[in-house]
Amino acid sequence: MIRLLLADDEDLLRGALGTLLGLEPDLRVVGEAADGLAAVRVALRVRPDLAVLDLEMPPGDGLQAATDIRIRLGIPVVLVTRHARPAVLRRALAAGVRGFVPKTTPATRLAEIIRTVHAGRRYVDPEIAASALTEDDCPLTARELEILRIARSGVPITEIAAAVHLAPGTVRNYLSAAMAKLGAATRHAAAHHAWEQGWI
Amino acid sequence: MIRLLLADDEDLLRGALGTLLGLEPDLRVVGEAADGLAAVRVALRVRPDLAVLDLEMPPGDGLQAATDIRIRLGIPVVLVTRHARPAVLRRALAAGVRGFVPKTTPATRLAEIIRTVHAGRRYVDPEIAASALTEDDCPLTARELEILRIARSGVPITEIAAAVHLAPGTVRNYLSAAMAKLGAATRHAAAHHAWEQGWI
DNA sequence: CGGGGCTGATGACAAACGTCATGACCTGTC
DNA sequence: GACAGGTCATGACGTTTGTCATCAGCCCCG
Repeated sequence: MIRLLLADDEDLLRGALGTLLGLEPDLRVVGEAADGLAAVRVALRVRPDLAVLDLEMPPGDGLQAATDIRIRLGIPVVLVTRHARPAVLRRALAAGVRGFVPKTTPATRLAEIIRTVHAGRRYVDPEIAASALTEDDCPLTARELEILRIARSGVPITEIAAAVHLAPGTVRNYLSAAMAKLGAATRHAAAHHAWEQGWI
Repeated sequence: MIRLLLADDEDLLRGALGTLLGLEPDLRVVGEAADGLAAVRVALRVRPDLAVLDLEMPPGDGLQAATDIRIRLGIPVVLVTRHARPAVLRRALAAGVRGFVPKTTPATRLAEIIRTVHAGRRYVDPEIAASALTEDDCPLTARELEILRIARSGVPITEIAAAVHLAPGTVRNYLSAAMAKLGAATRHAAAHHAWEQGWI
């Protein structure tokens, strides 16, 4: 019997998935959570054998929750995500995640994947894995990404500068570099592109 | 027996929901689709009694599919959405949708909601409905919204102008008006805000 | 130890952007 | 029929932004 923790901010999916997995004779959902922080809290209380986490569940992202759960409980984590890009997969694997599943995966396959991961093996969506091997890696530096992340909300450069404690001119330079690397005409287009690639 | 069409681009949710609803004695899922166009096609073939559609399923949005299905089959439609904002609800109701359910609804409630709608009544998430009555309506004109929609991807004004066949100066005027109405410092911030409100 | 890359900053310059005033036309409404 | 409001355009203006050159400190790797 594999005891599961299920975390997703969409009650609809979490509930339906809970029912579906509960129908399997060897699976049992012993805990649920609607955000990353709650997931860690519940995990510490119910001590599941495996955690299935959504990547996007504000407040507190799933990746942080996955890291916390892995370190504090030492159990395998399966990440489920809508925004399945190679860069996201890389970050997930770096965080020690054992399973990576896009939400376009047939529901019937999830149980097998959980068993696979529980048996000590890994599971990575083959489609994403293939992309990760061929697609370009992120050419941006940490600073450039940080500034792009802030630029994404559309605030002017002076505000970005204030947020990261830099001179406005410096911010413009980083943005200019990022735009050049991404071939974007404006910093907003660059931020948009970086987000679509999963880099920020 | 209520015969259902289920459409959602996330196979995980669609599959799990299908199983869950199939457990109800009076419900049966007779068709599934992963995007708006397919939903209409399948609906015409299987002739369900009711359609449950996700709002966001590229390509082809769920609202268009809902309108098509309502007009061509005359059956009630329940819209399910992650991005549940008052403006979205208004558009959905205007399209003749009979049920409006955010994805944060407990999965166990969906079956009742389907029965309610099938019985000829309406169901609107009370939380969103309350917001729709109190929150400000969109102050932007159709043109402003159209231009903001394009501006969202971060392209320069000249490109926006080309896309809508307008002079660049005119585009700037609309953007300026939109920014003033929304209290945004840049057109990107305005576009961001408008999107968060569900206006575009 | 010297190059190369990231970080942080400055100044100058051209282009893009946001603001404002102004005018034209069309469509509803009082 | 006057009036208000949306659409479309132009020109002028000052500001913001993107580009480029240049410099300094830092760290890592060969």
